[in-house]
Amino acid sequence: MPPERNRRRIPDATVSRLPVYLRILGEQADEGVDSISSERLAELAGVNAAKVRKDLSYLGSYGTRGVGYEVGYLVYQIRRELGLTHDWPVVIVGAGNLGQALAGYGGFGERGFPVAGVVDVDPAKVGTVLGGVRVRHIDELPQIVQTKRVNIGVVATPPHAAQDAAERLVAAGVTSILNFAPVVLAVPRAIEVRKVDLAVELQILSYHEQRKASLHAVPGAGAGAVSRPASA
Amino acid sequence: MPPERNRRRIPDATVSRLPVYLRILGEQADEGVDSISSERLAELAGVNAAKVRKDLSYLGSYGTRGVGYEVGYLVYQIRRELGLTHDWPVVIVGAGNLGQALAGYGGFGERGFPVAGVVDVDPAKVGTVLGGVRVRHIDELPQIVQTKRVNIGVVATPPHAAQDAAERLVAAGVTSILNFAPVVLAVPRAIEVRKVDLAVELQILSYHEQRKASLHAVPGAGAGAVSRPASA
DNA sequence: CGGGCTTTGTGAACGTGTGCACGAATGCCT
DNA sequence: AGGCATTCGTGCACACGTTCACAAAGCCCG
Ligand SMILES: NC(=O)c1ccc[n+]([C@@H]2O[C@H](COP(=O)([O-])OP(=O)(O)OC[C@H]3O[C@@H](n4cnc5c(N)ncnc54)[C@H](O)[C@@H]3O)[C@@H](O)[C@H]2O)c1
Ligand SMILES: NC(=O)c1ccc[n+]([C@@H]2O[C@H](COP(=O)([O-])OP(=O)(O)OC[C@H]3O[C@@H](n4cnc5c(N)ncnc54)[C@H](O)[C@@H]3O)[C@@H](O)[C@H]2O)c1
Repeated sequence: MPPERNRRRIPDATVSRLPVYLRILGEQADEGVDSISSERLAELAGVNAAKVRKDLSYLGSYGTRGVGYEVGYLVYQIRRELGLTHDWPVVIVGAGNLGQALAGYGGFGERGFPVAGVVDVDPAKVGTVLGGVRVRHIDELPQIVQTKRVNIGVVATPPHAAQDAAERLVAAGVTSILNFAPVVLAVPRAIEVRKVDLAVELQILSYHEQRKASLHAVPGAGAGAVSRPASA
Repeated sequence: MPPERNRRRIPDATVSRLPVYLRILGEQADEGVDSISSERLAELAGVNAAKVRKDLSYLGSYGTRGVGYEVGYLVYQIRRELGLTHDWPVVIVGAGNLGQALAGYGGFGERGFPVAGVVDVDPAKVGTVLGGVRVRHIDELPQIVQTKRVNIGVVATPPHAAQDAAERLVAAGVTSILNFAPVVLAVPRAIEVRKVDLAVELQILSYHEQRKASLHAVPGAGAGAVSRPASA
């Protein structure tokens, strides 16, 4: 019997890939595949095979040499490690454009993240129904979080309200936040925050586009262009 | 004239932080701040001050020792490096739940990414108007990309259609893709792809929640059944 | 039953990213 | 003018992540 239980801490980079493997393995299982090699999984996930093996090795030695991994068992182990053995209800703060799209999207419930509630400050929004859930006033947040045992909150408010939304979530007892507002949230150290910022993604793409463009550009054209800070 | 013009390659990690600095600097400028230290910028961005300085040093030596950075000038330099000196029109494929939210969101146009078009296969969607843009049939994609000089495409179709959408985008001449479908896209090497997968984000949060829960759990409980994480 | 083929699991090398610590440059004050 | 306080820019060490390469472990077949 190994002395180490779950002392193993899984590297962040690996944690962020496990969901991808999980989805692929689920698809393979649906197609009747019950054994898969690291090579094949790597191909489907768009990564290096050695990386797949190393990632999976953090879960334990669940492969069979010369054969590969048993799909069903691997799915089980990854789900277990990611804490997906039970549902994690989420609460969405902000029933605007984005909040509505999220609430109306069935994909989360399917994957174990049912929408336990949607809240908003706008009285015009309160009472409307999104994806089968009635929008409630934000003052009811603590009650929703407590009764539905919510650990994960989603911030989908305008930027200026995001910090407030986060603080309310934390006060209500939420310990993980997914933030869609383009703002850096200040929260207690114990709270896990992940940010999804579409503008940032587009700007990163812009960087690469600009880079490609400047390779084709005239190599001589240079520093003459700008010297003074013009106002933006 | 310096022999190396833009030889400097900026590390990926830095590129992904520059947009954050840029937004903060813009806000500071709006508040009338015209000089900022790495310390302060770091605080606002939620990162280490040395990291800020190192990041900015890739752009050149634009700070003044003992003083800090001139906000307006820094904004200009970052915009320049990210290729934000002109607009990058984007085309959205898929006018569903998410595509509508994206098209209706004014934030992109403001930040230099105007929606040049939205396309869909569904005849029922074609002709409707989203955020001031009429939805067009996907067959018109090449024409839109060419006439509007679109380099960046957004995939907002269901998963099973995402690869097709990506291929059409590439065929039409797009060279960067922002993918919202939970699928690994296969594209030519030269095409830049960034993925936004909300389910992955939630699963990462789930991992951390599960981890917190298992710390409070009985330390002796071994490899038996899955211990049930009670409420927090 | 042994040899050969396949594929895992992992040590080691390499590359990338982070953060400290400190010299260097600059502005301000006396 | 000189000294002092501040803040940048960066060398360096360390941590983290990726990839290669290969022995070990298993299966299959003759
Ligand atoms: N819509 C998009 O496609 C999109 C894309 C990228 C980023 N975002 C970001 O997502 C966030 C939401 O975008 P949106 O388009 O849904 O905005 P929105 O204005 O449509 O909706 C925001 C909602 O939040 C509510 N709200 C305001 N203050 C609140 C508070 N203190 N507590 C609770 N609710 C509050 C408003 O009443 C409104 O219903 C914004 O930060 C935006 O920058 C949106
Ligand atoms: N809605 C959300 O909040 C949300 C959240 C996370 C992820 N996603 C992902 O974003 C994607 C879109 O989600 P959605 O909720 O908007 O789905 P949706 O079903 O509402 O919309 C998809 C749209 O794509 C169109 N379409 C289908 N095949 C197409 C093709 N080959 N070419 C062009 N258009 C095509 C459909 O006609 C439809 O209008 C999905 O992959 C989903 O998993 C959505």
